[in-house]
Amino acid sequence: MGKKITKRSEDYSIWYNDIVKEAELAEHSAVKGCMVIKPYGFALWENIQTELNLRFKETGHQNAYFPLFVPKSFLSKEAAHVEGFAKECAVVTHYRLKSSADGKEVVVDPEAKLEEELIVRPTSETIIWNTYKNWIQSYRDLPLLINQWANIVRWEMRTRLFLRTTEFLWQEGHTAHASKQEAIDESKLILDLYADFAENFLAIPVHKGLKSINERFAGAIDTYCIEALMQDGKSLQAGTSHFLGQNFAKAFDVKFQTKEGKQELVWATSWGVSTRLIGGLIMTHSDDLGLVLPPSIAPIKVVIVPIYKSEDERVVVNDVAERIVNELKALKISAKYDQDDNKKPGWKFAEYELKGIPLRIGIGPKDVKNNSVELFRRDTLAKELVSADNIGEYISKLLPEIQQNIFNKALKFREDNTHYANTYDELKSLIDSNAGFIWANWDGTTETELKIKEETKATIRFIPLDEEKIEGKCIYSAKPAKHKVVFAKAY
RNA sequence: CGGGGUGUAGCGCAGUCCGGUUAGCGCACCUGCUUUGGGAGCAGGGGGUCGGAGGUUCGAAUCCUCUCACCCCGACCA
Repeated sequence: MGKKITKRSEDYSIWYNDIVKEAELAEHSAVKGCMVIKPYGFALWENIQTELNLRFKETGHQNAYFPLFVPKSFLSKEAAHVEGFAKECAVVTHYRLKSSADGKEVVVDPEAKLEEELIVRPTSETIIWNTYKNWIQSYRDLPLLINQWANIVRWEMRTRLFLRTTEFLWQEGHTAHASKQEAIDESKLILDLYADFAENFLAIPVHKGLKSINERFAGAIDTYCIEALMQDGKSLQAGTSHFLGQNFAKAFDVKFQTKEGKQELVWATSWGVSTRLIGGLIMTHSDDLGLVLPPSIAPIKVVIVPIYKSEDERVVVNDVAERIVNELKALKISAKYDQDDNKKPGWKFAEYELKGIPLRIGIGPKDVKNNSVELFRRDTLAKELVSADNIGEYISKLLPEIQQNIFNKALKFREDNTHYANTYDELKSLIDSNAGFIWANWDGTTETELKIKEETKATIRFIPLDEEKIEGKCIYSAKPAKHKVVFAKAY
């Protein structure tokens, strides 16, 4: 009975869709390629926002908001940038509708054509740098450290809930600096921030790295990324941070006066994470029973399910449950006490497992008699009877332990699914068997990268940052290797 | 854009090949009673332009033509 989740081993894609749907995170909307994020899914995004805002503000950034629409001419000011996005832009051409001749529907009013088309932002560099030109005059205005939370539209051919949708939510940071080094430092600071956030808040182990020229952001000098391994052996780019050099400063003529009175172009960065993180969260931790959430991000960390037969029993159980709820509330642990009498305990157990709630407390008459409660851990599926005394304290110690266990599990999975290829044949067979991250020597050329992509469908996910001198030959070209990099199929 | 699939109640489906009572089943929903330690039971009840348009026919969910939408797999993609 009830909801069923397709097993991962049966069909990983359908498993993912089942989780998103059955845990009520999101659903397909009436608009092709766009999703409705449901309250439980949006709660995850809100928690991501809260945590990132804290971290952004600690590092001196401020939030602001820029327009949804970008004049077409802005987008074309940076050549590489426009080329990268042109194929997936939604364009606004008119500003008015009118009734059709027969009065039965509305049609676009041909009289209301815009003089200049507006692009629905695929990213905001251009509109923001056009604005920064007015904000920056002197070195005293720098650094300028701005973030915005916004929706983005990229007209993708094929979409998947959270992982790639036509419209999605993200944050995009855009900073301006007086020196090259300062901008590079900023892009790396954010990279570290993202990695720490992914690992310690989302419990997703990530590699920090540099993207190859082929994979980097359109308009960037360097693109850094955090890259995570999903349970099906595919890699997910979970966040990016770009050193933009002076490309956008040149395109939008953003200069500042130095202490010495000279005019110089500013140096830029941009960086972002999106609702895609929720997809990564699902695919990193969840199992065949449903969603598994690390306590940090779980909107509800503890759910309390009362068990009773008679009204007398209900009252006795309720007393204990209320006491525990208050205890948890006092400790700022978000808890839900499910008093719904229309659902049986068994139903609730299954439902909250599906929704990934880290801890469940069951309280029945037997427990009241023994001054105990039944504590169920979603991550290990283990049940234990614990004393009802100081349960809040017990739980506040247990939650970080669960968080750590979930992270360790994901880390172990990544280690078990990381391999080294010494030959191209090895690489091919590892990729074919969805083996995960595969380290291999690469000669550093785009040509080689593209050949390998064409032949194996795997791409270079990142070049490690703290790389030592590489010896040996490229597994493809046999030329001297420039880097040891990670290959994988990617989302 | 290619290949595959699906549109019938809020959700999941049967019925379609071979046209024919009042379009059915499960879940969910409403009412009542009994239940409640792993997705409760019984009884009663409400809910449908069968994706849309045209056609064939005495009669269409079912046959024909056109069309729309969505999903999956590719191609594509920060």
